[in-house]
Amino acid sequence: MARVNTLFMASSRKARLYGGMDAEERRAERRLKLINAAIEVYGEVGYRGATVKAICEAAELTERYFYESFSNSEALLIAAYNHVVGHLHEEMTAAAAAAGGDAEMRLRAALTLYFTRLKEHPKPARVFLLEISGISPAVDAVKLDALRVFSDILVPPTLDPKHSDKAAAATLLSIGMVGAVISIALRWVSKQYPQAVEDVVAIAASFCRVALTEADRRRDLHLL
Amino acid sequence: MARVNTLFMASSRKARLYGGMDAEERRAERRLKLINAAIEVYGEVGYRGATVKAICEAAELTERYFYESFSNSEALLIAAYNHVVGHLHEEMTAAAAAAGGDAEMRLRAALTLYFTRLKEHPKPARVFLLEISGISPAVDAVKLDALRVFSDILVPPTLDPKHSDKAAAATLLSIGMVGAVISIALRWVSKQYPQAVEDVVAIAASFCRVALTEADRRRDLHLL
DNA sequence: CAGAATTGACAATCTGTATTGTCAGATAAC
DNA sequence: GTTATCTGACAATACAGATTGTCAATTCTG
Repeated sequence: MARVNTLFMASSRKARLYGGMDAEERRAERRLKLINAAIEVYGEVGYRGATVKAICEAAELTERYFYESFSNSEALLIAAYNHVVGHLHEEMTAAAAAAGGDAEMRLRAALTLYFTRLKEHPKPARVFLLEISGISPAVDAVKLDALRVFSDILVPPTLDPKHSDKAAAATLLSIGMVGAVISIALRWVSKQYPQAVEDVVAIAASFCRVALTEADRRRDLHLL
Repeated sequence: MARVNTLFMASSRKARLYGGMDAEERRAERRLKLINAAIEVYGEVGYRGATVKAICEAAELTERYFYESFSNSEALLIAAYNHVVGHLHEEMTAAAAAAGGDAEMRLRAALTLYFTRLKEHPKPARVFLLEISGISPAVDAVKLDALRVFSDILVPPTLDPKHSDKAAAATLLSIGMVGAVISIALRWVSKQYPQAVEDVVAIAASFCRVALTEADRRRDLHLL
């Protein structure tokens, strides 16, 4: 009934303002506060150690608002992950684009941005690298998709889906590459950044280069 | 008190036999049944979906025996993991040794064994690859150690701990390599083995080769 | 200011599983 | 056959955290 009323008001005129914001804006702000609080709390105690209560306290909101924006803890984790990953991928794409047309340069630019951000923001890094694994099939799917995007930024896919054999091999190469980069990142972050960004980038890049050159080699073999 | 009694009996004479086995043997057998049941159940519903009850049923034992052998679920997961990994590592080492002195041959032999076993035994594979991630710091530590062993089999460490800089870089290379191999394995397993073992091995090997050659290159640079 | 919408604090409930405890029946030793 | 030991089924307890519900205080509208 309150809901019907709200709908009616929304259709007729702006909802009542609170703190200068209408209902939608307030809701969006609370949602964002929860996401940021979640990143914070996950960074401290991990996803598994994070209770709804603790996140709400960190967000300075009560549980009621949690369920207003998310149907359960997992939904918030996914939102937080997408939040973190969205930014990162945008920036990496931009960095790669700014580096010009040379594949090697683009690769270095994207990796440099990646490792730089990981170092600047350890808590989101933790969400991105660690907390997202092994929660549930739904979460895994979200992660897999993000990794695909990540991979496509580092090594743009070479118009594949003709020979599904070749395509599948190329996919495994991408996956190996991303696996290598993520593992390196994980170690680097968890050991508190022992090497300089450029050194880690160099090591990570060598794995990416494999994916690039192997894919090329395999395609060339096919063309001959 | 029962414990004291057992100890005393063990020191004086063999404990009473049941089904032809003494107390120790029975305990060991139950422990093994629990481990095998756990691998089975983890393979079906995952570690997180596996209840103590379900595992005990699969093992045809009651909960009481669970706590006889393991202090909690996590302890069983670790035992199951070590059980799986122990075999695998032994076999890989043997395969590498049997392949002779050539690094490339040893590498291929070890990888071939690895992927062959993953294909033969999907459920242990799942424990090894998937279930072990993100449970707790204790479990992570066990996993990290296993990965180090895994890495050492694929690319034997080249007497490192002199220049800690070089050593750290070599470690990152190893980690990237293992990350790549595991990611590839994960994908391959979860897609139900679309490629032949030899094809996957070839792809995985290309990442291992990076680790080998990069490490060499870096060491040579240092020697000049 | 009056009245309605909105918010914050917190209590109450619900749920699921680990862990411990009880006890009757089965098994082996003598 | 008798007794001590061991086993299997299952009940009792413990517990933690998610989810829902209540209500008074606050903030806005007119």
